Amino acid sequence: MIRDALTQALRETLVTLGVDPLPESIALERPARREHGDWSSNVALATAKAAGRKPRELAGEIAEQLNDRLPLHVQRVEVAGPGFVNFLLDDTWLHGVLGDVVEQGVEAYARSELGAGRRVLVEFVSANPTGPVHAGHGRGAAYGDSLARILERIGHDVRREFYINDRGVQMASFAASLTARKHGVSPPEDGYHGDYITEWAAEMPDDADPHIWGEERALSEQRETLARMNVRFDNWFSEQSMVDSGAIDTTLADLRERGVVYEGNGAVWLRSTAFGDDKDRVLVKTNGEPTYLLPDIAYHRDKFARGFDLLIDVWGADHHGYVARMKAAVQALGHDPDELELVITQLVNLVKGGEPVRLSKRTGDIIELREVLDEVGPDPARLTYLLQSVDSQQTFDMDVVVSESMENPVYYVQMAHARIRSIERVAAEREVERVPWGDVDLSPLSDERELEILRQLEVLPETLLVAASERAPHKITSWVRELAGAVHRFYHDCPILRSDIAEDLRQARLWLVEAARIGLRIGLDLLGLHAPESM
RNA sequence: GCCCCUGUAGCUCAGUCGGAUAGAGCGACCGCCUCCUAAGCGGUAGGCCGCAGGUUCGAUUCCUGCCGGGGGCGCCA
Repeated sequence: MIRDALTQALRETLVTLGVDPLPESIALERPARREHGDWSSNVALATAKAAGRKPRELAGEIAEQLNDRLPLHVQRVEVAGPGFVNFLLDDTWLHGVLGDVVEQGVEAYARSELGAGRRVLVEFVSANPTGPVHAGHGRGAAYGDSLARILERIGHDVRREFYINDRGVQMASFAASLTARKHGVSPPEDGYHGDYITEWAAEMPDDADPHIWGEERALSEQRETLARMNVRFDNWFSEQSMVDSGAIDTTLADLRERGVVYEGNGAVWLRSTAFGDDKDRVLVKTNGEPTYLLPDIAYHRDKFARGFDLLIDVWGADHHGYVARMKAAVQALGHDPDELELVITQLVNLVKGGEPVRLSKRTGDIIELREVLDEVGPDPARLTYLLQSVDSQQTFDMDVVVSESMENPVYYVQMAHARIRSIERVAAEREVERVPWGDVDLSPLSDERELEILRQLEVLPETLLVAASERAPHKITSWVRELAGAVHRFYHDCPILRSDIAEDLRQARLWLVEAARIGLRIGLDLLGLHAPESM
């Protein structure tokens, strides 16, 4: 890696110059402006003070040393600004990047084993089985699934899980609402009033148990809708199953044994304040029923028992108030709080017809995810969800995504892939002879459009690491959009199959196209989007 | 009252471990199809990075306070 080579060269130079103390790490970054070189380091700025030197002077000495013995691929080293050391590289280093991409391919490029097989469970969506998933769930779905793909690519052993809250008051209310509609009457005041209840009630056989049938109906609906968006789960975990198996009782007994539980006011409490929570929490109510918290604890206890090293829960913003108690619960179970990560996705404000649409299931005033998929298509919906950080609220304007496709980046990105496939298709149709990879001469690649693609490809491995460690799939979105932009610009300015193009340039460009295809494909895969052959 | 997220171009948003003259798309305006897909490409205009302090060689980035927006603080789930 060029980066390591440059860092090493800088370190050796500092030693040679007798800089003391040496910095713990040497920063190397890609400057924002091209005239600042391909790589830049601020070592001189960072170390000058402690070493009792002037930054600009020190930088000058570093550059002089390096210019005397240039590292591989380095054309020259310059000093700029307050004391930056800038490296200008030969295009040959980017030709090396093309080689990495082509040789490693879609499967291997930017894949790593840094995760060391760490077992990670990502739990997301986990909508109540009392209705369809709505547009707000779509964000968590796209996020959780893409995060899982990203973590897998850096070598984690990832499982995706959906937790089914299939017992308790919500389910009872849901069943009662179905029954009411079945008999042609309105559901209870606090029941479910969506149109789908009426539709489902009509489908429900007379002898069906509304609880069991309703849950199945809701789950199959949810499963199908999520699958359309290319989101699938390895496991659907039932809350009721823990009641049946006695896991909830076992968990309570376990907590008692650990001495983190006490009785008070006729209820059973978790001493969560001992683990950083604001107040202690009730586990079993006065009426003998468990609160939602106890099954949740049992569920997480089960996750750990299954051998996962890290649990990532993706929750909506309306659940953020439970973060502290869940973290406390994990510690109460004897685990390190860092073994559970909670990602809170901020709200999605759906806009339709210029009006905000509320997402409350009970009022029936919702937009179902399937409606969104019907209107804008699964890929545009999914990319829209992945466009920005989940830390920010999102405005999802359906009209914009539907009517003005120019505003929809998914076409831009997928079109780049389709264009590349088109080049390859036409090349095949015209029976253009291809020089095998081992024999191709990449030196004709020197156009800024060509190099731009390679620079973007070069950045993927580290972009992937950042996206993974920050749990930020939207960084992959940004990366893919930039690569797509580079591809469009290249496509526009750099003809390949035209008769006036020199043969060696054509051959080199065809391999560049292959590298771009690989990069786009990897990016689209990480986002869970299709890579169309044509559009 | 307390906790979490957030405030960057007209709009929607990026901005890496703190770096140099803050970016993209859309919208606006002006150009480009004899061509491998014009769902594209090029250009112009557009900024008190919410405000005020602090930390330091350097702050959109880190810290504190204030202001605005959103969400949450149950023996509801």
